[in-house]
Amino acid sequence: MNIGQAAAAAGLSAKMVRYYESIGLVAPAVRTEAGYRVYGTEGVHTLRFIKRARSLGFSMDKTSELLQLWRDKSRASADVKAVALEHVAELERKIAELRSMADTLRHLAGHCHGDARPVCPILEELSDTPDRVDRTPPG
Amino acid sequence: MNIGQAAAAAGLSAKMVRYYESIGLVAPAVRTEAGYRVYGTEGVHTLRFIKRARSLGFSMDKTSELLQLWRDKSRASADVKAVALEHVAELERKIAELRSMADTLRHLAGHCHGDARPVCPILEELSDTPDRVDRTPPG
DNA sequence: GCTTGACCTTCCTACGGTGGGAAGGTCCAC
DNA sequence: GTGGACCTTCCCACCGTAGGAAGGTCAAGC
Repeated sequence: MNIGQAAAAAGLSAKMVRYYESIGLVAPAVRTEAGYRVYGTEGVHTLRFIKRARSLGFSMDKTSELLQLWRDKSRASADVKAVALEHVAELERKIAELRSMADTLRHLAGHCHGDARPVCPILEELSDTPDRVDRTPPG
Repeated sequence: MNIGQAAAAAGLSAKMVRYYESIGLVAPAVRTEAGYRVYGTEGVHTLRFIKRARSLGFSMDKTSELLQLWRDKSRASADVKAVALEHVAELERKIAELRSMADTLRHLAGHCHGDARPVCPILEELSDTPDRVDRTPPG
């Protein structure tokens, strides 16, 4: 099985598979005499594992950790769980951040007329100085 | 006002300000004879605008659009609103994606004993083949 | 056998944004 | 005139992925 088929079977591109090998995420593939990488069920299985971990948002580092735990038949499930929950916490942090952005922005948009006139609270919010101490009061 | 002070006043680093100039996001700053960039209230105001837009998660491209709308005194607020709502939609899309990851992962973690034993549904989920047609059924 | 096209190989580039640091110039206070 | 804090440009790194160039290989069809 060549790299293209293996990659397709795992839902990856051949480029990604070569990259994963280059950074040591997966062991170097066996080669044919012509230099072609050869993959078996085992290799595809590993690639699929990586694909899944990446789909769940794990970084390459975390994916590598998970791979090692996966290969270690005497791992403690507590270690896997710890990696997972740490990642969940990070995801939640990012979600909260994006949530805050979206809410702020939607609030501003809600106060924008959205017509042909130039007045716009969104731009005002973006341009207003945070403290108005230095500025002459409007009234 | 030198770049360091201007950057600090806007909540940016000097590096970022130079970068923004290099990609044409802001106009090239006036220079002293010695080549130092000089910023006035106007420039700082613009940098602060950028800082705010970035904080709301706008890409450089979108930030550039917003800047142009900001400078265009005859803009239609509808255009600003459109950019904002488009971004809100993208934020919501990302949030949903992360939400889905977090939920999946937390669900899996909830079924993991998290003790010294190796059995772990998280790793099982990551390694299981999507269709089990090729595999001998377990029973 | 030879051609064609799909695949493979390595190597370089870019992207979005930010940070680090080198090597050198400038400004100001002491 | 010296020290240190600032400035300048330049290159490199990060994280993953994609694109492409230049060349080698394999299998099918004639």
